[in-house]
Amino acid sequence: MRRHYITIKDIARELDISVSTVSRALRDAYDVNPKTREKVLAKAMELHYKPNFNAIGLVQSQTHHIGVLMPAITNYYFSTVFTGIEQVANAHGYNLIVFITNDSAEREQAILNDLSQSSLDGLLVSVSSRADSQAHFEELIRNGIPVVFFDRVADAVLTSKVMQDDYHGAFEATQHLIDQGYRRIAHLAGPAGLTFTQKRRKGYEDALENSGLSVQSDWIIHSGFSQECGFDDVTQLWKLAEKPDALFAVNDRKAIGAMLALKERNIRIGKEVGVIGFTNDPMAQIISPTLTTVAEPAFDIGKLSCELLLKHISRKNFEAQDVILPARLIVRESTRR
Amino acid sequence: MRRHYITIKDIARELDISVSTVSRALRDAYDVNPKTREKVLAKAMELHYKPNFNAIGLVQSQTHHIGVLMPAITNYYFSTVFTGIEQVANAHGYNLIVFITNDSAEREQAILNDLSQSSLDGLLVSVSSRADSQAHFEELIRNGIPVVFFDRVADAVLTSKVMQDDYHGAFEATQHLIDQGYRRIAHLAGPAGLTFTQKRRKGYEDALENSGLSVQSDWIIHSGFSQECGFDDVTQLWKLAEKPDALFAVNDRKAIGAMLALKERNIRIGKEVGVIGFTNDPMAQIISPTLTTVAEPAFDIGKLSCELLLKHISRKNFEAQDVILPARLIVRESTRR
DNA sequence: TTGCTTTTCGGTAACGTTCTCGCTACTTTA
DNA sequence: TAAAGTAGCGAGAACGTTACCGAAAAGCAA
Repeated sequence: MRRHYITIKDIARELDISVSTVSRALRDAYDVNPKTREKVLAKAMELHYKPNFNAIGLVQSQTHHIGVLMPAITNYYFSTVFTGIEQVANAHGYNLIVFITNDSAEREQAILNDLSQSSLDGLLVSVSSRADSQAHFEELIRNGIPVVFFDRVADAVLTSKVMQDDYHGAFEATQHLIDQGYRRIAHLAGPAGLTFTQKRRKGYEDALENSGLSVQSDWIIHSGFSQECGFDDVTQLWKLAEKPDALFAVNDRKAIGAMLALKERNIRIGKEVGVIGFTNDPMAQIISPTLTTVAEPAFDIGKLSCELLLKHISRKNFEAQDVILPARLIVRESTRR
Repeated sequence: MRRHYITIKDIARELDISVSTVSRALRDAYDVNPKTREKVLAKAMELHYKPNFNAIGLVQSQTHHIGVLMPAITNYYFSTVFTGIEQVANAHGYNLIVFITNDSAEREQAILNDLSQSSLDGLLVSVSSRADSQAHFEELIRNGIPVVFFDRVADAVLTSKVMQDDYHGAFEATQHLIDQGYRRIAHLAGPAGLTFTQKRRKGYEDALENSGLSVQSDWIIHSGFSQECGFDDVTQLWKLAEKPDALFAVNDRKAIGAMLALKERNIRIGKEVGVIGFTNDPMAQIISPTLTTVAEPAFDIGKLSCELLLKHISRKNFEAQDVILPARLIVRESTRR
């Protein structure tokens, strides 16, 4: 198990200088002779020296590791956010440690519990649907590990949060349906506990009321995010006496599930029933008819979250701030009459 | 920057015993009194003690970190493989550090170059299209960091590799097209340098020859993996005097791009031109007509790769082995006449 | 030359663990 | 009862690096 690597001691011995000098030369401190530094650098290259991050981390009590805790990575949104995170983390010399909760509350708690404060400089989080891990996050922050939330935020925790404009996105989506002449608009909502499902629902309800349309509770169904959920929601809605003539889904996968259910009933999407999603998953352009949606700036959310986290890491007492990025309506065939 | 955490010294002092005993109690070594251990465990819980992985890693020269190096994570295949990896890594107490190359040779080299042997116990790799990083991998292995390849393997490096049965999958796909009566079968191949594009091409060619059909070089186009590439390939093919009546694409995204191009030309997919992909991306079931494809066992590839790597890590001199998982033909509408 | 500042370097303690060795006190064996 | 074994614990070194402090060497002004 034990391996021996090249250390700064080896370099020091070969050059007949002290480890202190080698150490300083390597991270070019001011008080080292340029010539000495050259020699050290050359020797380090020659011996294929690589720093030992455990030792550095131990003495500096920092690791250059950032944790990323998310419900999943197998979907467009999260994988794109992650790519954004990766880009800035990498540019700043930070490594990413990924934790996937599979949207399980137990899993999230377990991960947070095992999390040693010594292994992470900061944490980026999108919470799972049900877990209340607030205490865990607060303990981390208290111990000096900054936490930044993205997308699925824990409202009560006092720290920075990055999200898209869920309320206005939902408002615009609903308004668009109204503008297209749809009047009986249902909402396929997400899990009730999540902040953004509440915001999107509020945007939907406000848009309806703003146009003098009433909010009907049996046209609002809360369920999961999957395609199957969307399918099932339509099945449920179509048992109603008065059926909707438009659907606003909390995300694209669900909208697509709904479309498949409508297709099965030979309902002409767009003409008879309008459908609109949220995310702008590439699938939205693949399905036929193409899906109108509200585009989320996933990549930028990742970038910004990571940048904010890095600020929290470098400057302690960096003030927590909420960032809300605009969401953009993209009109396609599924809402064209 | 400096933070103070609870250490085993704190526990030792409070309990008035030595750090050695606390250390042994915590990782339940055999030579510690059960009563002492209980006291230590209770105190550790009370003080919210969390081990310092830098210190442990330093003394044991291992980190419990596994690196995952991939071209991308924003697609079905890689994100699913990753989920498989995550599952077994987590079950064994290993953390995952993710590196995304964006299929850039420079990026891959840079990452490999920065990679300190001290920060990783092992590495899981899917190489980028063009980079020849063979020397880097061999240096890692020589330094005692096991490497396991998945999907996009570096043939020349002597270590374990996990992949799907590209050859037979491609053979079966092509055979299926032939069975359906298509005769002028083109192949939208991947980047030429990759092992699996060569295998899939070989499977395609052998199936043709096996049925007495000739291989036409202008019906084989090598390009990237994106949807746009598939679209462009069709554009190029349809300039030919003799146009194909079926397309075998190296992956689903490319097949979908091709379908879009065919749709633009009002060509009836299936009836006039058959299309088959590779992967079984969820999109294949969303697009219309639904896409026939060869399903890759992405999740299992992730699981197995990680399990193999763990074996390499724990038992040194564990013999390298190649694992080839079966690929499965899934017939849908795009090849139905 | 003397005295002072600046540059450059070395010695040593720390960081939080594990590991190896050895010691004590108790138990077993003959 | 003596010898031998065993259970339980502690002391101290080690892992590779940085941080801190002080000292030597070099430069400079008078």
